[in-house]
This record gives sequence, structure tokens and C-alpha cells, in this order.
Amino acid sequence: MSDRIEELRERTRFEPAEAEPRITERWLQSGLFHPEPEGEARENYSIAIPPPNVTGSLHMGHALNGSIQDVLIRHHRMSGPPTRRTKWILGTDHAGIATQAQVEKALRAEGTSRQELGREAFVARVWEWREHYGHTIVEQFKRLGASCDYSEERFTLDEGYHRAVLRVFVELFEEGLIYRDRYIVNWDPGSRSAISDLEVEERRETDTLYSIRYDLEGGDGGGGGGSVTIATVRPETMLGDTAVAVNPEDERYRDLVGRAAILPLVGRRLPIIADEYVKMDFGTGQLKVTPAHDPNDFEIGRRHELDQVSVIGEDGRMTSEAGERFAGLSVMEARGAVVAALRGEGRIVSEEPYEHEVPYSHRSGQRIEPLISLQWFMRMDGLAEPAVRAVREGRVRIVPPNHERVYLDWMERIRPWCISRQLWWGHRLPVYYCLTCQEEHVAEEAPERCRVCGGELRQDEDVLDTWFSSALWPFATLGWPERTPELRAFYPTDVLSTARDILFLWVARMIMMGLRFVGEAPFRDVYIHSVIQAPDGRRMSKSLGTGIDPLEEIDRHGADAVRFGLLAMSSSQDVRYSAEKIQQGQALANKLFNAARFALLRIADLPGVDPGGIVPAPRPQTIEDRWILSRLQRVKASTAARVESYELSHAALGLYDFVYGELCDWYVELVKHRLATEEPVGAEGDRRALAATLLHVLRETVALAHPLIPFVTEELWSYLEPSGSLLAGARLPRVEEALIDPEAEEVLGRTIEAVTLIRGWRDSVGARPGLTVPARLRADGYGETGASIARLARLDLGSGAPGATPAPGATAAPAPGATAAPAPGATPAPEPVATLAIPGGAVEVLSAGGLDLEAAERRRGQAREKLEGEIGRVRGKLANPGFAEKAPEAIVAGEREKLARLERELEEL
RNA sequence: GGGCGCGUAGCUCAGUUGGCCAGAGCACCUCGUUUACACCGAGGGGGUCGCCCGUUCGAGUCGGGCCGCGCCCACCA
Repeated sequence: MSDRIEELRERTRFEPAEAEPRITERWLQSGLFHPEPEGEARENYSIAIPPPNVTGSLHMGHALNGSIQDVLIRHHRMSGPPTRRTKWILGTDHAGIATQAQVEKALRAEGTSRQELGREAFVARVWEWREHYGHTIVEQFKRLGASCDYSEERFTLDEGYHRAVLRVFVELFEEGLIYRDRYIVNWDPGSRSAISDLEVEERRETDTLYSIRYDLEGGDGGGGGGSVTIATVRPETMLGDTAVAVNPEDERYRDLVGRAAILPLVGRRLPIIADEYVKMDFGTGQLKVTPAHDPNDFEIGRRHELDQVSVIGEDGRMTSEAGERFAGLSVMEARGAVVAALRGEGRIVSEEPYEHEVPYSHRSGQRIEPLISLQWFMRMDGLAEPAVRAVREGRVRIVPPNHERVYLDWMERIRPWCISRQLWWGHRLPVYYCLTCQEEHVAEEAPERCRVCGGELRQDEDVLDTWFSSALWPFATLGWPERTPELRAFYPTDVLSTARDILFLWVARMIMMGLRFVGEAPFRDVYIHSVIQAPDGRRMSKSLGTGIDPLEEIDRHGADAVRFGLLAMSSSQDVRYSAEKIQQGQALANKLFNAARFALLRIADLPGVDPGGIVPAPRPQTIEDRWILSRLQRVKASTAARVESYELSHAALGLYDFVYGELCDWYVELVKHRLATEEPVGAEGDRRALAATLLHVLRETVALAHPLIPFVTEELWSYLEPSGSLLAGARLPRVEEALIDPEAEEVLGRTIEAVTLIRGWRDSVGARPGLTVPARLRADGYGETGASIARLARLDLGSGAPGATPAPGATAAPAPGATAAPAPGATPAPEPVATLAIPGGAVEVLSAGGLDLEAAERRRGQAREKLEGEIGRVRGKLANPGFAEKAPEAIVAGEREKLARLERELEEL
């Protein structure tokens, strides 16, 4: 052990770049991240990672969620005897559209296309692509320190997973929940596929609202027979109009209903119908109905059995149905042409700018073209109902709970889900059509021939929405539909951690599918974490140039720093990225490293003490030992509670406060002299006890911090744990109630305040840092810490200072009067040249050497003023009859005590 | 149009069920070669807790209104 410690002498800082790869390697070799599939899910702990896109790379959202999940995973892994079977299910998502788009882009660069390659070759090409780029993100998770089970990486398109998808599809089809329909869908011309409602985003845009006059049937064409005026932002769609609608309550148009208008440019007869959808107060109250290109009109069309004329094709161009003049034009070209033609006929009544919401594809960024298409749908209401109950009844908890209502609202109004995609990359639908008799077959195994006519079969061209397969993630990854030991051991998982943007897209669907197919919700908790925004408050995105690369941050500051920073930033709401928090994490790692380094080297240097022979254990000799042990129990308890209730920023910052504000700033400083070599202060017994205590405190602190900052703590563990075992596989330190010591906390709390006050005073009176000031303590409650105060505040308290002898003027005096005698046998007390208040009394300064007494006097005046003000306030409060009567007893008592203390301090001044 | 949330020090954020003088990190100023750490240490300045009204002995915290900002959901051409 000593040799290893010797090398620490040269390492004055923790170097993440050097240490992290080494430590990662040890973890991966250890097998600790792979639990055997034994026991029941309720005794084990598991999390299914939200599978990143297979060709993606680590962004800030992954880094945050990875940090959060890893804290939970490591914390729970370390909370068993000595470890608990803990599995972090790892894998990637095939991400249909995104991946296909990437490969298509590459093909374009090569001057070819997927069409040219053909389906089979294209899919093979994507698999190749996936082999090539599919592992980067997994490697990046390793750099973050994520302790996933890397030995069992899944893919939403691997063989076993595919079987699960087919099973689900077939069962739902047989139940009638999956069906095929010609329905209006969100057509994404960018990916040439239908997409679901959830993949559409609305953007505010300003278009032109045209009012167009349609003549009524039976008129003379000159307007004499009357006309209707409709308003539209999409004049090109009028070519597909099949009706004009008015509100049935609309008095103005009552007699129009049942008549017909003539569609300009086309000449089609448009029946005028009455439908409640039409708003009487919008425009003229007359609405053109285009069932094939507007979702509302589609519904109206179904109600009134209107014709559907599709004038826009899946390529985003006008079809032949649009008429010769327009066929082949793009939508925008057609718009111009239609407007020009109408203008030529004098049919444009007005044009005005109009701001409205326009649907765009979340996937391709292109404007959605609603059109009618033959697609596969899944009815959701029956599946949603148990998923609603699971949340209502608390079997699934959403944290923070205010998202629960959003979930419930959406689930209760859930609509059919369009699950087919016109892509090649994905799970191809297990649907087969007979080429001769058209009979439809749905089966997990492709049938040989048509069961009706024996004809040849062809498989449906479409693939399933990526989210269909993602919805099965928590159980498909564990071997379902087989009843595997993995499934028994790790399903349901414990928590699903995610940002809220995929609450519907993914989380809700997992709950529905888990309940339906395994009979249990896939996780107990849904933890919804922050979205990290760019420092300027904009969304972090590559395209905006606002993204910050977590890997670059890891390179610069270390994975511990990035983890700590992200955890400290995160909360229940969105937050801006804070580089300072990352630096704070780096500082913490370095601080902890150096505190341990100091202790280890000092202990190694102790004369007559064999560091190897010291058994780390709490062996408190002094009040500061009792204090740090007590504080250690508190931070162990609070950290565990915070991690378990997902208050990760509090856990991180609480740990920081302990390490900095208690362990390093105070405890290490308080005990330094007891380890001093040149000038032996304490007995050897004390040194040995102190060494044991110090090592114990360090070990527990390091273990406690491990889930948050695993690298530096693992590194330190290699010095603190002689067996050479890994901290990742150690047990979290338990809270020892017996070591909680309110008295020590009280005494040290007061001592710290006193030292801080004296230091502040010194600074304000111009005392050089090296100057030792002769002084006398005239205050209660410093019997055990007077010497510490003298040392830390650089006071000379006379002969009584060293060792454990009570400091002069401290607790000895039975009465707290001003006449408290100095230590017996001392020479007559000199007159103080200055006095400053500390909790429980005052410090009297006995020599003016090196001090600015005028400043001291000013300061005393300020202190007195402040005390008086405070006393006044407290007195006023106590004098208020309402306060004394109505406030709780403890509060009143506290105020009384405070008053007494302040009065004593004032008196001492 | 509905829903959720935010507005606390120059910046980024904490402030549990209303109760000691409203905190932290960073930034800023002063001092410091104290033998763990200069990625350091000590000290300091800095806040009408968005605004108004109310409830209460007591409000950053609860209620109402207003102003500003963000996000989610939603089928008005």
C-alpha cells in the first residue's frame, strides 16, 4: 500500500483524461455491470435505457439522462448486501425515418438512390451503415461512466426483437385493434411517408387568405344567378372541392342548402350542404369542402358521403385529377397558377395576409400535406383505459406529479394511431396479399400460398412506425414473448427516466403495451427531467448552432465534472446550461482527491505508525471528531433520500457542501495539527485514532459520492481499500444513528461562526494574515474548542491554549457575569484594547500591535448597532401579543433564546 | 382556445408543509508562497424576492388581479 501512496506525492491534481480510460477498463472487465438473471424483479433493480438512435451521437440530453440513470443504477447496485442485482438494459433504436434519411443522403452523395438500389440492397446497405456507425453512441455512454449492461446490447430490429414485434402485431390484428383504412393522414413529402399526429409540429406562418367567388348552379355565369364566397389559404386545393358547406343554423344561407355551386376552373357541381362544423362568424360563413386534403373536410365528407378528389399526390405534385393545366405542378406552383387563373376570371374577391398554424413534419421539416391514403391504424382507446387506471391508482407514479394530468388528458382523448410507414428500413408488416384473389393474410410466419385460392403471396410494402417497436422496449429486450429468467428478474423495471417530449410518443405507449402483453406496467416510476437549454435560453440544437457537445466537455473537465454539473443543473423545469456548474463539479473532484491525498500522505508520514496497520473506523477523540462523524451520518441519510426521490441536484449540491463546507474547510483544518510531524502535539494514541477516523470518514465519503462522481471516487478507492476490490461493487455506507451527535454539532456550529467572525474582524482592522493576536475568550460554550479557535483565527489565548485544557474564560465560570475570573493563578487581567462579539459572548483583544484600533472601534460600533437592531426586532416580536399567543411554542421559545443570546453578546461588547 | 410552468444578488439557480439576519456556484473587490489542492485559501460588497391587493401574530412561501417569458395540447377555412 505504501508504494502506491508514494506515487500520490507527485499527483497534485486529479487528471480525468489519464484516469478515466483506466478505470472504465477495470469496470468493464469486472463483470459488475452484468447481473445474473436471478430472483424476482421486486428484489432486483432495473432501468431500461431510452434507446438512442443507432446512428446518433451523444448530445446533452443523453448526457443528462445518462447521468441521472447511472446515479440511480449505481446507488441501487451499491445498496445490497454488498451489492444488489441491478441491470441497466442497453440498446439502440433503429429509428426508421432518421436512419433511412441518413443513408439516403449518403447515396445521393454517391450519385445514386434507394430506388436505384432496390429494396433488398438498400436495406442491406443500411445494415452495413449500422455496423459502421452503430456503436459510437454506446462507446460514448461508456465515456460518461454509464454502468449499463454492455454485455447484452439490444437493437429494436434484432432477430428476437423482431419476433416480439410480429407477435404483438398479429395479436392486436386478430383482436381487431389493428386495421387498414383509407383515411386522411399526415403525409410527409420529405420522407414520402405518412407520419403520426405526434410527429407533426405546428408553426405560425403568415399566408394570404383569398376570398373566391363560386357561382351558383343555374345562374347565367355572370353572377346574376347568385354566388357563394369562400375563403382559403390554399387555393390550389379548390381543384379537389366536392361541396360547399354552411352552418345549419345560418339564417342567411338557409335557402342555399340543397342547391349547388359550380367550381371555377373545373366546372364540377358542388352540392351546398349544411354542417355544424362551419363557423358562422368566420369569413362569409361559407366553406369550401375538400375531403381529400383537409382533415376537417374529410370528416365532413364522410358525414355527407361526398366524393373524394385527390388533386395532390404523394410526391407533393398535382395529380391528373387536378386537370391538365395543373397536373405535375408543385403545390406552390399550382397555387400561383390557380390564383392567376381565378384572377383572370375576376373571381378573387379579396386577398389579405393571414397568420395561422401550419403543420410541418417533425422528421423531415417539410410542410405536411394532408391526403387520403391506404394505411394501417391501431385503435387505442381500449388499450388506454388500463393505462389510465395504472396512473390514477398510483401503480405508475409520474414524478414530478404535475405531468400526470397532461398524461391523463391525452390518454382520455386518444385517437387511432397510424402505424404504417412507407419506408424500407424497419419492421415490415407481417401482412401478405394474394396476387390472384387479393385475400389478406396476417401471420408471424410468412404463409407459403394463399389459403383461399392457393395463389402466390406478396408481403405488404410498408414498415411499422418506429415507436411501435419502441413501445415494447422494456419487455422485448428481456426476451419476451418467451418467459425468460431475464423477464422474471427484471420486469417490471423500476423507473423510466426521460424528458417530457416523448411522454405520449413513447412512455404512454409502453405503459399500454406492457399492461396488455405482460400484464404489468413496465415501470413503477416515470421520472421526467429537465430539458437543458443553451446558455442563452434557446433550444440546444445542431442546426441553430446552439449545441454544446458533452464529449468535448468531458475532454475538458472530466466525466465526473460533466455528470456533477448536469445533475446540479437539473430540476423539474427547463434550465439553461451552466458551464459554472461543470466547473464546480471539476473543483469537487479535485478537492476530494486532494483531501484524500493529504490524509493518506500525512498518515504515511506519521512516526511510529504503520499506515497498513490502521483499520479505518470511527474512533472519535475530540469534539471535532464527533462532529464530522455526526455530519457524515447526516449527509449519508440525506443523499440517499434525495437520490431515491429523484432530487438529484440536491443530492449533488448537498454532497458538495459536505465535502467543501465541512470536511475540507473545517475538519481537515481542525485536525491538521494533530497530524503534524515536527512538533508532536497529541499522543501517539490520538494520532492512531485520528488516522482511523480520518480514513473512515474519507472512505465513506468517497463511497457515498461514487454514484454521482464515479471516476475520482473509484480512483481514490484504490488507495483506501487495501483488497483492491472495486468501489462500484462495494456497499454504500450505512447511517449509524449512534454517531449522530447534536451536541457536537451545536458546539462546532458555534465555533465555526466564531472563527469566521474573528477572521472578518481581523481583516477589517488590518491584521496581517500571519499576525497572532493576543486575546481572551469571554464566552460560554467553547470549553472544547477554544484551542481550535486560537489556531484557526490566529489568536494567542495565553497559556491555556494548547491541548485539551479548557481555554481561559470559557465554561469554567458558573455565572456568566462580566467579572468571570481568568484562569487561576494567572497574572491580573490586562485591559482589553478591543472587543468583538461572538456567539455566547465576546473576544477581548489584548494588544493593539499591528491593528488599526480606530477601525476596530468603528467595527465594534457597527456590531453593536446590528445587535441592537436585532434585539429590537426580536423584542418587538415577543411583545406582540398575537405572536406569543398564536405562534407555536417552539418558535416562541427559539425567539426567547435568541434574545437572551443577543443580549449577552451586546453586554460583552 | 385550453393546460403546465417560470420571473429571487451582475449571470445560472436553491429556497421542503408560511417562522431565526433570504442562500449557493460563478463573476467582482481586498488580502494571502499557512508544508492537500492557485482547478487554492481567508475576508468582503451586492437582493423593492416582477407589480398591486388580500389572508395571517408573521408571506419569497398561501389566495386574487395585473405585467413579462417559456413549453405542451388543440380540426376555425
